[in-house]
Amino acid sequence: MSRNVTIKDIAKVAGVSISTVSRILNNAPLVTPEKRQKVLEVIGQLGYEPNASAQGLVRGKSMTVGVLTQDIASPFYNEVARGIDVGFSGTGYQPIFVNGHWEAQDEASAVAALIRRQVDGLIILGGRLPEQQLHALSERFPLILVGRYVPGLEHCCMRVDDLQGAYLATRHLLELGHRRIAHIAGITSHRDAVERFEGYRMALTDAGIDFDESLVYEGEFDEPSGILAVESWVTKGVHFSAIFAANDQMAYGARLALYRRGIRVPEDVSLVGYDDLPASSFSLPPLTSMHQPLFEMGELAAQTILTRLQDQDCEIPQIAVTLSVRESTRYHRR
Amino acid sequence: MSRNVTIKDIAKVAGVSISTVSRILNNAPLVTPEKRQKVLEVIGQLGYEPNASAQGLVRGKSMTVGVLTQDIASPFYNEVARGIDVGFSGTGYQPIFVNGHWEAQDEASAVAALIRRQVDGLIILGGRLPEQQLHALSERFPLILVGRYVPGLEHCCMRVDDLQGAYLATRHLLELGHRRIAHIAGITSHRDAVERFEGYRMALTDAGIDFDESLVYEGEFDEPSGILAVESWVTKGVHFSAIFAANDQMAYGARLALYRRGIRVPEDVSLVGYDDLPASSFSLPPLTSMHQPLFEMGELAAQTILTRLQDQDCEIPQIAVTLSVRESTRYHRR
DNA sequence: TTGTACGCGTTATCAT
DNA sequence: ATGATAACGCGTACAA
Repeated sequence: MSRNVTIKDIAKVAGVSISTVSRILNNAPLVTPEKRQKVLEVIGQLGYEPNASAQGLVRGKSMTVGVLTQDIASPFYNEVARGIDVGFSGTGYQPIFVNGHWEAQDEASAVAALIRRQVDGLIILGGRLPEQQLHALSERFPLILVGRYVPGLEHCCMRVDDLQGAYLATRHLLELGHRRIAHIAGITSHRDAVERFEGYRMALTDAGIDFDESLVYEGEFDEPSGILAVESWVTKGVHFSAIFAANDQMAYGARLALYRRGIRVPEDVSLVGYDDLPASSFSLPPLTSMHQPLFEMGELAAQTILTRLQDQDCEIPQIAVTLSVRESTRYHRR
Repeated sequence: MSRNVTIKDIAKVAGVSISTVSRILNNAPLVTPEKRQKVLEVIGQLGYEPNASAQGLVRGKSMTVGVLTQDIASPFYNEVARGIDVGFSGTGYQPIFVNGHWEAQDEASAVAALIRRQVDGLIILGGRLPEQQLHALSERFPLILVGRYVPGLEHCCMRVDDLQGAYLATRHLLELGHRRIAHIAGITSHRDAVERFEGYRMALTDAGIDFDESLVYEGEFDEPSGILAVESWVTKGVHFSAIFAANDQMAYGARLALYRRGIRVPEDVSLVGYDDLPASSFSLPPLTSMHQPLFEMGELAAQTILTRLQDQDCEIPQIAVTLSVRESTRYHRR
């Protein structure tokens, strides 16, 4: 409605030139204390806020970093987003979040929107953008890829060892004496889902257990998938004493389906999730889950891109995962 | 790293003037098909994206709407955010999310950042910004206040009747025969927490039940609060057959504490939450909860501000709440 | 110490 | 039908 206050307005009211005002705003030296005083006064009265578009234009920097997330409402991505938010706070840079919805199409147009907004850097969480496009992007500005591995872009990738994580989760169950361990896999077009499945298989193999295909259900990373998995096994009469779900949300679903069938956790069946969402500490029973430091990863992504934005080099460390052992797993009694 | 492609570049390569290119980009009439063809070709090759800052500068519109949320990782705000996201998709407008952390200080600086970015409108989710500032903001640009009621800004407020919601939730328990209904309240400086408490009280009063202060615990809208509430009652020997929590997260905490104490839900104690988060359908047992159409509210907020951005008037309807009855509540047997 | 003038990339208003 | 050119708000080199 009402036009924004500009430097010009301030200059006019304070009776000085616009460059003087500009100098004061960027606290450059060489200004009479009186004028500075006067101008600052006027600024306070008029409620001036610099126009970021204009600043971006002339400076060639937008002080903005794009964040491409897949699902703005997923608890998984939100923890990372929170870390990113904290990582940028007080730095002058502002993250802009856009959604890819796990569709290369949407992701591409979201990235285009960010480029139009002149982002100085880009953080991409997961997604399906073709590697070729990622290469192209990495040549425009600093780029961080969280949870993705792209050959040739190693210095941009923040990797979590999903294979190792799944291996450890499965071994935890094996060490508790479980032999028939079912697995609810994620969407097979997601790299992390495949790696987690591989880790599960590998742990079984190393323990000298034959892989049984009937113990694997392919889910979609959401709660209903967990329900369907358990229902499918129970219906088919498949026996198991433990379940390893490729993420917590599917574990929640499985937990509910087991409850409905009168199967107790952990007395009858042990349950392990993956991601260790905040809610898992409070689920019933508290869920044993593979912990990824999502918040820290977000923070680290922000810090890394921040230092690269100042043309400094810095490595991205491999992210370590640790199992949060809670009450959903226990010894298997034969 | 590499400078962005500009209209100038395209004009040079295509051998035309910048105004011609601009015309083609804004598909204005009066251009030779051949030139149009040629320019479009060059644009495709060079991968041009218009500079939104420059466009914003000259047009006086940034095609951007600010969204002030309180906690980027709260499942509550995220559902609304998702609605907002969907509401804006394909409109040319882009939402920019910033965080207030429930601190008037942070909120103010977040809003300042949005103003610097020249947002054309503002959606505020909850928060503690003084009413005076909200009034000032509403004079700058279209403003939508979700979950807040400010005198004089009625046309900006999207209200949910928390009092009514709490009343209905409590009455549900009363109708099931419960008389000793405990309440886990929210942070008392939040209006919705107070209203929910009032609704609870009012329902009791209408049912001819005396208010018992020992049945109320003041929590902080998070899971640990729910645990502490139950622990405090059990420790003090307070008896109750039902709990009404002012939000789902506190209900989850209460559920866990009851479980640890060997108190079954719903056999021994009925449990009602508020917000009906997506996860509540899959909790153990599925939680009876007061449903607020969070996603729809976000979508509506986006649509409303969108129409106001085009100087059209439009009313914001009162949002209705409905109880999602699930398995955490049942008849009280005396 | 201060003010003038130019340029950032784009749109819009003029001439041509 | 097309091409100069003046804005938009800001930072800054340069002149005063």
